[in-house]
Amino acid sequence: MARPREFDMDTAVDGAMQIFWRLGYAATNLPELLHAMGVSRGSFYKAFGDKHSAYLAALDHYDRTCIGSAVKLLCDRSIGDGAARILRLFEQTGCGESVAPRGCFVCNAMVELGPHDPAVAKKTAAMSNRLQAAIYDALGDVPGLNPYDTESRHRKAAIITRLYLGAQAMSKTGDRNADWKNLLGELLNRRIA
Amino acid sequence: MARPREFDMDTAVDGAMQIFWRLGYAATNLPELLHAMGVSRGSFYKAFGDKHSAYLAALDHYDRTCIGSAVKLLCDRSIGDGAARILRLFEQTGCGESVAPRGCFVCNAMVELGPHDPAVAKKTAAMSNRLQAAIYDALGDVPGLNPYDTESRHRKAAIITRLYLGAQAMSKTGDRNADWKNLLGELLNRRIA
DNA sequence: ATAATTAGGAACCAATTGGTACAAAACAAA
DNA sequence: TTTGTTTTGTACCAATTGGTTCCTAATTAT
Repeated sequence: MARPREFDMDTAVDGAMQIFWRLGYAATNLPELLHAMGVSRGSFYKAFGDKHSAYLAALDHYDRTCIGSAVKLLCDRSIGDGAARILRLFEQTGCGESVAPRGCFVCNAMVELGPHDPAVAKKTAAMSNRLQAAIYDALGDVPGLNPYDTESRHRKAAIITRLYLGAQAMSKTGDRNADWKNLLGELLNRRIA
Repeated sequence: MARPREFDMDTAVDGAMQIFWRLGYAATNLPELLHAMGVSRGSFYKAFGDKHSAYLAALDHYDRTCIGSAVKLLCDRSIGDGAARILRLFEQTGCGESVAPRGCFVCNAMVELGPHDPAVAKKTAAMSNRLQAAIYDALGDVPGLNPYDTESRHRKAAIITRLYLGAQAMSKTGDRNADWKNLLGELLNRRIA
């Protein structure tokens, strides 16, 4: 009963995520954002309301896609034990050898907007908690590590989550730490995989 | 033989550091920056050149002051052994109970500008390296930890540095992890202090 | 067909952006 | 006091900012 939208909603949100991820919120201006989303000005304001709402939608999209696959990876027993899965997470996204380091959108968002934007703070905190919970679960499946010492598991999960975010931050200056096998081995006090 | 400047250079740079630290580079506009520095427009452009140069000066100031005292703390044997000193670092700056979390300026800068600004990337990388080196040194003074296993020390220092930066990032969403004694104890595999 | 409803896109907007120009002012050396 | 040099503050600037208006286009229901 009305004109259908010509752009694909998911593609647009994904484009928004890409550019916000790469440039940050403040440094992304409207023309660039619209180009990345493949949407014209009118459609954008009709569909999203304003720049800030588009940013929140991009964060949700990141949660669904990137955080989602990270959690799935950490749960995938076909990869190996919990330590192998955590190692895989770091090797894949924890600042590998990619030429253009995007880092982690969650890290970017919490650092840039966390203290000034309650909505962003809430979403990013939820995402890092989700990641930490998945790491905690994976730690329950590490041979030689007592899965019933939940205190220790929680502490290790907290450490690894912060290690991950810190590595993401440092990757933005060109830091490449490919030695995750030994680093995580040091942390878990055992050889991995 | 000329008119002396009326503002204090160090105070101005410190003011610039404060506002950039709190708001970030892009989100700090010139009027706010000038107010924080206590300098008028004309004086600002004469003394600093432009906004970006002022940001670099603020980063250098952070290196001299905050990073400097962190390094000094890590070297201060009157505090206790290396583990106690590292613990102190986290308790003091690793997102304590302060109401308004500023996080770490190095973390902010590398995340916001690292990939797009070589000068910022270089300075922030240098500062995180400086911190990591001081942590490495402190690890040489932890009873029960073999100081001659330099490989392990380097790995532990790398982990702790990233743990630190990750905690700084998460502090911006309100995350308060006051349990550093147990977390670092878990990491170093021994009771601390 | 036509009415109703929504998307699209360009023109437009006030406000703000970082940065410049320049003249008045404040000092030191002569 | 005069001269030379630098600082200061204001007025000004073009460009850009995020956002709105409004007319046209495209579709469905009747």
